[in-house]
Amino acid sequence: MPVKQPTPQESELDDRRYRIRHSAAHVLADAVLELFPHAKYAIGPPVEDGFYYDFDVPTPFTPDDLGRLEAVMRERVARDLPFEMAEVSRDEARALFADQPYKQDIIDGLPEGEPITTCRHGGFLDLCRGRHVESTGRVPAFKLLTTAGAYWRGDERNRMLQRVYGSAWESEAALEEHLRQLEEAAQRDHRRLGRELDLFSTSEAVGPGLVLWHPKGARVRSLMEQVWREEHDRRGYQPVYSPHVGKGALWATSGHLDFYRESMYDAMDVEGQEYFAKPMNCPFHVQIYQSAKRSYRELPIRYTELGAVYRYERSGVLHGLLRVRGFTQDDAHIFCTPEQVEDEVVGVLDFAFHLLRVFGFDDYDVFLSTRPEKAVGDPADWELATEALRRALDRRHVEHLVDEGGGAFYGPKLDIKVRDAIGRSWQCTTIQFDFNLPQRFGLAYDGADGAEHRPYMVHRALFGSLERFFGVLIEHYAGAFPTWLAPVQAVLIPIADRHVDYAHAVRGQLAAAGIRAEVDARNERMNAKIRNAQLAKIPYMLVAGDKEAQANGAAVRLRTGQDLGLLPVDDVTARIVGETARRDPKAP
RNA sequence: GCCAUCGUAGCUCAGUGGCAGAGCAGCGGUUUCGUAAACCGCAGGUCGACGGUUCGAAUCCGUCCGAUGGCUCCA
Repeated sequence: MPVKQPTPQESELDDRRYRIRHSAAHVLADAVLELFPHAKYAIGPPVEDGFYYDFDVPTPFTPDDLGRLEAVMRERVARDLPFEMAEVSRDEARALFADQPYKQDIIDGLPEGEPITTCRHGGFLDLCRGRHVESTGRVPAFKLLTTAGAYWRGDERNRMLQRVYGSAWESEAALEEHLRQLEEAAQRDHRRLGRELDLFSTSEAVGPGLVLWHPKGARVRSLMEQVWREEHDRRGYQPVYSPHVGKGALWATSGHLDFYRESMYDAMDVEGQEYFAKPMNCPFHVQIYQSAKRSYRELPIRYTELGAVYRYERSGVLHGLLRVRGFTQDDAHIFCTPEQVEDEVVGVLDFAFHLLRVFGFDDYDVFLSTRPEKAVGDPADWELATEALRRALDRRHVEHLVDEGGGAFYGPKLDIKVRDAIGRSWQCTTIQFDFNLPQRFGLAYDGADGAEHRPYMVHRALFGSLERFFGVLIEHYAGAFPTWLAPVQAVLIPIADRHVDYAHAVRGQLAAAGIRAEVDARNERMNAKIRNAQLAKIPYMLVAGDKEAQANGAAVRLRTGQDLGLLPVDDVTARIVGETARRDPKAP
């Protein structure tokens, strides 16, 4: 079973970083207590790339406080104080942290019979299960980054604490590298590129989390949709369309009003009937399934739709294209027999990997999520479905991680997270079994035995949502889309006014071959036009002057800076058409 | 929603109680140029909105809207 494991080297470094970050958190709490003696300290674990610590303080930390805290931390590190663990009894622990309510809360939660340990360095004592470096001097490189509010134990009914985030590494070089990566990530932030490249926007007048696709972004989207449609046609899916709203009774039957109401917008009144904007497409697809009596001979039925859904998201969680209130799912629902389930899942997996590869993603993390505590459906069905997912992964030799109990209440699922060009992970594809809807709607098909059977229903999205996938795609390519996806594939750059007519003629030739090309006829020098095209990340710059007009060609400069020299227009056309036709994810 | 920070021209930003500014973008003109920014000029503002304090508010206070980083959740 190819379940992912870290390599020994990875885990050794991970362990060292864990210790450094955990230790850094202790030093931070020490510093906070030094500067804010009345602070109550709560919890401070290591996290990816760093650490945090939560405090209950009368007034939130200011950005200035970070500098002062960091100074105290550096002083502690310079003193190289040893970390000393000690085991204490429950009563001793209570006494040691008598004036620390959060520590008392943690002690209450510790299981009886397990040893309680503390860790001391200098004058600072913390309740702690351990794993530190030997002494404060062994925290080689750290930096405090931000402060943020965080609820005690992550529950918003609890008091909000003040969290300080920091980053800590085994060397200054590693810290520098991490900070450089943050800078790199900021450079390719899709919100920034969306504005700079004129791809999309949101408008205060429209409302937060509602995306406006500008012509250039919409061009990319329509290419995404085109590939998506072609592939679905090829793989036996049937496109369907469904409305954006449906009656309350439908959402009552589906269970959305019971389980999903907080994510749905309030009802609108239509002639005394309640209608709701759809947060999912499933009930509509189920209705199409139910519009006729189904036979086992028809199965599997695969309905697919680019369905716009609306979900209420709390204002604080909205984020560019990655978390919005209205989005388009590349949805599909597969209705099939139990015998067909495994092949269907394999088919979806193959499809997902193919599609992701077309868009330049070659690196994935796959997660299998199994039955949670609270679940609907027959446990035997869960077992069969989970096994089908597992066997599908095995058949395709896909390494994966298992999230025990991480499935939805209505079925087990399989998620694919893609890794982008700078190693960040994004959830896109999801394949989910649904035992809830077939039951609620009483779905059935007639089997070979003449009896009615309940079909299996698989819900899946490959991109996830077009908005999110576009956001990830922008960041993956840093806005420099490959030729086939570039909103503008080539720009004609006439050197002087007398070359403008020729440039238009060439543009016409390119357009005739289906190439998206523009002419930069502004009264600017060639240098300015090249700079402009470069910043717009246009793959091909075709300079047209006297020589080029003479030869019916263009001097070709690539976005990469490479100069291909004077080429006949036919050659340039063939090259761009070729890259486009084979959807080369790396060209130019 | 909660905590923090922020909101000045299309964009990036200066202005901290006394006449709203710069660069880029835009528009007009000059220039006709060989691989990352020619030159001159013009125009562009409810300083996020509303209310308050003040002789006077972009600036101080309050409420709201929006953005950013977190908390929780997720396509």
